[in-house]
Amino acid sequence: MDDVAAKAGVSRALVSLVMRDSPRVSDNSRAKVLQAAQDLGYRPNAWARNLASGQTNTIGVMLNDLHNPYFTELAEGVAAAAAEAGMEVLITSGWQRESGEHTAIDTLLNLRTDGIVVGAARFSSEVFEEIAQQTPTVAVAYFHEHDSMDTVCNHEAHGSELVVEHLTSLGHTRIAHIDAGNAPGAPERRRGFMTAMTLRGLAPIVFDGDFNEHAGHHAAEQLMQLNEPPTAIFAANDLSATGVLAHLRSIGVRVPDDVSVVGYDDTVLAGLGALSLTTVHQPRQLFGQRATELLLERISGRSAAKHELIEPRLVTRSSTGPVNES
Amino acid sequence: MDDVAAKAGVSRALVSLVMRDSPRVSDNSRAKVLQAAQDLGYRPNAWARNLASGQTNTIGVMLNDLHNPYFTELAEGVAAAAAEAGMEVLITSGWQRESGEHTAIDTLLNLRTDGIVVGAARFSSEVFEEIAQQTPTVAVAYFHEHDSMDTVCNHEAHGSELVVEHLTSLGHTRIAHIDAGNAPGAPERRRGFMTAMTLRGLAPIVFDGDFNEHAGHHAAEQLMQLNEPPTAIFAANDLSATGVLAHLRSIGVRVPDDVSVVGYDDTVLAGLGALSLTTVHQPRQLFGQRATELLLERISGRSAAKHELIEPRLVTRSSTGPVNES
DNA sequence: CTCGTTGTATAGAGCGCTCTACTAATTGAT
DNA sequence: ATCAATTAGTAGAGCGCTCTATACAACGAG
Repeated sequence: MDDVAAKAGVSRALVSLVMRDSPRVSDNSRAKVLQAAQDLGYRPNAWARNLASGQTNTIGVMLNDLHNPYFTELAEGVAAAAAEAGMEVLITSGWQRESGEHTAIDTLLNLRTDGIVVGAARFSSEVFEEIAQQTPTVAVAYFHEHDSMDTVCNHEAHGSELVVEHLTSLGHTRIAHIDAGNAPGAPERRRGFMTAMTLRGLAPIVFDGDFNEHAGHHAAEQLMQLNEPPTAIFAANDLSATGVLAHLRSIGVRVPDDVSVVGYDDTVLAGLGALSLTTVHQPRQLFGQRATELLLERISGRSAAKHELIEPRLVTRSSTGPVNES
Repeated sequence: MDDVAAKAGVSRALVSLVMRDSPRVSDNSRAKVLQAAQDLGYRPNAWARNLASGQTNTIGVMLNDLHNPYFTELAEGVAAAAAEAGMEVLITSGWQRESGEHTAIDTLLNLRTDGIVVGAARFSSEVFEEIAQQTPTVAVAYFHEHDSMDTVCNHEAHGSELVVEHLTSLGHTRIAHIDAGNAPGAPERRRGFMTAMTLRGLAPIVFDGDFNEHAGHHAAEQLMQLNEPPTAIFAANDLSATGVLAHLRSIGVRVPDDVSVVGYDDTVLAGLGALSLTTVHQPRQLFGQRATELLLERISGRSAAKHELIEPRLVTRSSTGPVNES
């Protein structure tokens, strides 16, 4: 910076002003400084800048798992909202291990980013509390309602409600849900299903499962061996639904003619022509955007916690159809 | 830090030593300092630390597109290798737009990370050159051979060779390739296919396509209308192959009984039971690891460029079978 | 009893920037 | 001509840390 100042024949402070696009610089000097910076290949050192200014203009994003499209779309929403607010985004990932998540959060905390968006970490309530005390924090897809941080969640139960609504309107009454135990979001989906069924006077059939293809395959196998197999199967997520589809196909059951299948998440899988799965769409980018907006509010002073529930939407494709009791 | 020093009754410098795990501190003082830091909730400020020490102990990763599993697995490899070397990892993404990539790289450059791993950016050769001049750089899946930076690439052509080898060993001779124009990697895959076919005295059938489902669908439609349709279709990637599968299914052509289908990349799609696609597997995590190793070598002084080509592997699933000329 | 030696701890400069407070020059209203 | 107001630029302290040089015990060796 000194070099640039010297070359342009001005003070260091002026260079600083130019680099920050201050309006209190004459066009003349601005041009000189920019030219000198260009010639010297100067670029401001972010560490020094942030240290001196006391703010980083950066928001940190910690993601549980970069492989999961859920999180990357979330990050995309954050990036979009942050860009709009003129802030930078730095991402760290826990790579699915809790120790990794701690490292990732520590990195961000040491960096003193203006705030942190946490995508569904495995942290205990206490750890979250601790983080939220050190910096503005918004958790996405994490259900406990701390008052030290904001949260943005999908209204999981409502998604299940939409599915039951859709299937019953097609005439289905024997509907089975393949759940995913206590995995994040699964209990809410299951409860939503049971409530919606009960409300309609229907018996909720629930089968143990998981968020993967194998679980769907296995559960479908068992379900189809019942005396009265269900006419519709609602899997806890798309991957599981894919397993269901694979099994049904292998035993010659037609979809949706004989059995309707529904997933959850609307991942890229669901949209594939070869699967064309009816599923529950979560506006994942919107999650990121809202999270960032909440974070910015926090950063500029709000102290009362906000907890948002975002409504999912049903996407109807060709894996569901009218019931066929033949 | 001053507060911690005061509370522990020692100098600021000693606190610094403790925070850096220096061996030249007595157990007694170390305990005192650690206790004081704990009580005060002190955590070192990374910006100040890096500014003062002149090194960041961090490597930056710039990814073209976080949604693409290719890149996230790459990042995972980087993270693993970096963790082993005791370095932190910071990720930025260009979100598929070139302007975004520039911002992302600038963020990293301003951060003065010790080095940068770039995952297949759309940058021109000159831009790459410019980046490499400012900091140690390794490009992954980028084919130009600069001598100012290292590269790690998949041996794309060899993957195609493996596919042709596999198909011809099953008796196929009319093999079509659906390519992806000039998209990154596509020309190499196409050339590899053509070479391998020609070498066996077979006519390479190449069809225009792209790296998406629709392209595969469309190309398959055209291919099957030929007087002598191919008995095997090799798509430029898994997504495209999925489109092929969807079309074949829709017109009642059985896979692999009537036509064999092969993809490229071995994404999660290929492994799904409902698709079970034979495909070319790229060791993406290995790319990240090698890239990081090369980067660390660069950081510690190597100046001659290294360019590595990594061998892919064929994964045989149930979308390919013996030719059936009926 | 002095001297190097080793193990601990400290002072204080400096990393590259921003920010506050100030000066100098220009303008325009009285 | 005078004075406040505005504009353009500068000096220098300070952000929170690391690092070099140095101090000071305590110790065994000469």
